[in-house]
Amino acid sequence: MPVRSGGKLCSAVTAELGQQIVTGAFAPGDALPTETALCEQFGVSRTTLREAVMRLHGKGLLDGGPRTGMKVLPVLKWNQLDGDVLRWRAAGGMDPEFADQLYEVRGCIEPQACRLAAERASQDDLRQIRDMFEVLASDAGDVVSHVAADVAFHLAIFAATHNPILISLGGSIRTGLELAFRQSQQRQRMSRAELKLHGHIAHAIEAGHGDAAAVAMTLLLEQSRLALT
Amino acid sequence: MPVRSGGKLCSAVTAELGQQIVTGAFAPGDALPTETALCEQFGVSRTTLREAVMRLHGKGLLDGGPRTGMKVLPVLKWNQLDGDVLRWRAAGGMDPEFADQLYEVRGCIEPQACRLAAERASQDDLRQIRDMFEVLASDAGDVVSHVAADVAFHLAIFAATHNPILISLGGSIRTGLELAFRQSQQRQRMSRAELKLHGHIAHAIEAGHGDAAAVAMTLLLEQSRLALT
DNA sequence: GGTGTCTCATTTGTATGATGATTGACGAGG
DNA sequence: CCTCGTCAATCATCATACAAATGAGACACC
Repeated sequence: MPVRSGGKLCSAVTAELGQQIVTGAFAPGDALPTETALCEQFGVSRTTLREAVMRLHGKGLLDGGPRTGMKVLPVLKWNQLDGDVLRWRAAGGMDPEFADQLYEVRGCIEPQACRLAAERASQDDLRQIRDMFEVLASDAGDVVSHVAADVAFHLAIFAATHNPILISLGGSIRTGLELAFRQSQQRQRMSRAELKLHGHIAHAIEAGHGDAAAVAMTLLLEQSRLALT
Repeated sequence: MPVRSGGKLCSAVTAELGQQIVTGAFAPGDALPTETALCEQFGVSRTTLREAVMRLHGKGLLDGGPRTGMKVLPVLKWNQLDGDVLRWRAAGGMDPEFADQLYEVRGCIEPQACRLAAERASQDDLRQIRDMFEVLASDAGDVVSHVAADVAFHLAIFAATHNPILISLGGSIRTGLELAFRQSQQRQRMSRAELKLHGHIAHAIEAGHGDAAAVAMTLLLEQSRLALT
């Protein structure tokens, strides 16, 4: 009877419900409808619904006990840096406030990541960064692959820090941004200034000049954030 | 017939299995035992086990499809900054490598958070920071409450940034650290140098001197990391 | 009338069994 | 040796049942 749309009903329900929550369909502190009600709404069994709810619980979006139902936790308790949460929040148009917050966090982390990368990058790391920069510099490819190269450039810097926590963090951030870029389509082409800064960063890291790389990254983020408006 | 230990069997299984995974009981890339095997091992039903597995899936620890079983994802895919993941990894003795990584991430974020806090802290935020410092300065209370005040001090700085993503991030990091401190018991009392630095930070933020606060925070983290060895 | 307690209905937590879907493995045939 | 089809193991989902917890209202007592 249920809509057998493929082998990932649970994931679909998780995404749908999760997006509803992070986009504010339920106010923090509010209780979700009862399980049976949600089952009807999504057309799935209680088992599947509860598995979806548990995933959201694991992301810090929900909590609750027997009889009281699941309540939406305050925004500050969410795992804001969970890739899914970022994605859901970015999907459907990222509001400027959220974009600012995200850029602010990047501004905290990525310059420091440049410093660490300049100290520790292996030859492989450096090659990866250089390669991605060259893809960016060469005007080849469509917009999508251009954005992908931009993402890969920043991820390569995170990778060069050799710090798993930072790498994981970078992955989450960039995942959200990539979607935002693609969705808002406000990424025609990287400006010449941005491209230059990418080059500065790559060279500074290669030369082991962490401070210079950090400064360039800070400038790049400011530039990029302005271009998004 | 299973052990009815209360209303949170699912949470218990999640914690147990999650800790086994993050502490390396299963190598990344390995497949977990089959659901039925795990059910027997934990003495729970498939329903409960699957709910636990779904929570871990939501944290990026597992993935897999039908027939292949759930496989442990590579460490870099984990949500390293998820509060639970940090807690599980810190529990049972934090290895020095992980501690270094965590301090490195803090070193990236907290000084910048100080800068933002110095710009934006409200009177309430400042009072909170000041209060926590005074609790630290007064030698009252046992070690546990002293650690709690330390945690609260740093969290108050994050709160003063008024950036929800940073606040969430700070919460995760500090959660892991608190547990590590308490478990390892290597936190007899804050050294005079550390206490002084806390004071510097509080005053610099209050005076709006973001740079000074950031420098003091950087020093504090170095100091604190050394004291942990 | 106000207040504490008790019962009960509702909702979540957990268990069980069944069925369909998916995919790795193995063997037949080229 | 390689390709392909069949098979069986395992996951995904569903339906159902019972236990446990808790909020709400009934009820007794002060």
